Amino acid sequence: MTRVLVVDDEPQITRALVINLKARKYEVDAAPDGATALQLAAARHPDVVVLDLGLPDMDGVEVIRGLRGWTRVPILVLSARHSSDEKVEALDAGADDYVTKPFGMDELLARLRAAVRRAEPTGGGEDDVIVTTEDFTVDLAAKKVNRDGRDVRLTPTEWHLLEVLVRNTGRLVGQKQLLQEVWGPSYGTETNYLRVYMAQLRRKLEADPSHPRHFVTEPGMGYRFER
Amino acid sequence: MTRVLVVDDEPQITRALVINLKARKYEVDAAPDGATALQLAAARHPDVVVLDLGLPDMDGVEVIRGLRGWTRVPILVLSARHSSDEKVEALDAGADDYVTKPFGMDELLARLRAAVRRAEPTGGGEDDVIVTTEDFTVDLAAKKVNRDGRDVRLTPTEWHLLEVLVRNTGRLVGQKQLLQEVWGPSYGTETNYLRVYMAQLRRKLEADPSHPRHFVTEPGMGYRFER
DNA sequence: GACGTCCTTGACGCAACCCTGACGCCGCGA
DNA sequence: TCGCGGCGTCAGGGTTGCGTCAAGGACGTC
Repeated sequence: MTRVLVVDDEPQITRALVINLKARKYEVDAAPDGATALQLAAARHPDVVVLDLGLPDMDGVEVIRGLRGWTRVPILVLSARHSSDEKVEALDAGADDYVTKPFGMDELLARLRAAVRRAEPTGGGEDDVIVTTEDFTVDLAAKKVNRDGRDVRLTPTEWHLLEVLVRNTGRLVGQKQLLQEVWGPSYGTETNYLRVYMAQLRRKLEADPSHPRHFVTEPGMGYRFER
Repeated sequence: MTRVLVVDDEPQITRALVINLKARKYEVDAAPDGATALQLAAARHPDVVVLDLGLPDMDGVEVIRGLRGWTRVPILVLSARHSSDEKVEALDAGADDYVTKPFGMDELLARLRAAVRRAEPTGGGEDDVIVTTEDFTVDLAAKKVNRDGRDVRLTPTEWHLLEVLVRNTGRLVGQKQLLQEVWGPSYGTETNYLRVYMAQLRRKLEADPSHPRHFVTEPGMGYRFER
């Protein structure tokens, strides 16, 4: 869930923003002044900040600098001042976007989405999703399978089949579904393909291929991957 | 030097932008229509795109989608249309900012700086810039490859290919992705390019080019760089 | 205008992969 | 006990994909 920090001293604007954001499943914190904003930002680590420049206790640009001192969280500035200098100052201080009041709620939300989208992949470390079993590990992002410290080579079809099963860990995947996801929508009855490739996977990954622990057959129905 | 791609069909606006940008030490390419824009973006890999939505040959939003298919380069939209829907559509298609004409040059430049700054790599300590293997080292920032104490000469395409692979060290990079990132979005099936250039890289960098250790082929899927 | 560099393109041999059919095993019901 | 359907295994053959080489063309430099 995306967390938004709204900083504005005008209650009606804050309220309008909070209502609209919450309706769209954002988690919202609100601060009426700069000091509270900086404090809340530190405590709650929002994913995006909507900041009105006209605050009672300090200059909005100072809030931007205060945030930029330790975080790259996207900052969307809201301001009644149309002057070009104001915009330039705020943007160069580290703001990501500048919207002048009165603003359209749709546009603001779109700009907010853009800011969040931009920050997502770069923001945190890009951790690969790795599925681990007692016998081997599967790295879905890197397309790597490791067993006893050695990388296991899989053919495209083998990998594709493994991927579908792992993405449904613990769930039964029907034969028809497997065939269609791996071989294409026009397949659905060629269960011999499944038998052959399932055997390959087991031979490459199971400790005892003839008594599979992880690639379980559900007779007449399909297969299931268990960790 | 920051490279900017300006896309606009009105010569006077293009000229004004080009003059202002060049005066501020930006490297500037200009395209009068969408097709040229996509082509130039692929060929020159700009650091930021300034895009007018009103183009003669195709819808500006389509240009955004075309770019977003293979790159995350910041896109700053320029438009005469003030409608909220237009803005929302462009932003949701992947634009980073939306400025309505007439615009102030100062503001536009400030927004451009903000977009570029945002895209910069995280943090100041860039220790990932030099990748070392047993056989050679790659300096991504300096665009240099060193082997046995000597710099290796790489052609632009060779370097580009190497760069994509190194930035995904350990991860499998699909052949389509490689083609699109190196040759441009309209490529995707010309796998013979990959074969030729991968052979060049191996000949220049691998200790035993016929038994590559670092540039691994995953048949039917793509290639992987291993340290 | 000659030269060199780089990108593109085609051809060829070879290895790897995918498909296919045959066979045996097992569990279940007649 | 026999028949049957579903599953696992194996091996062969057609096809695809990869590595390699070499030639042609575009481009810039001297």
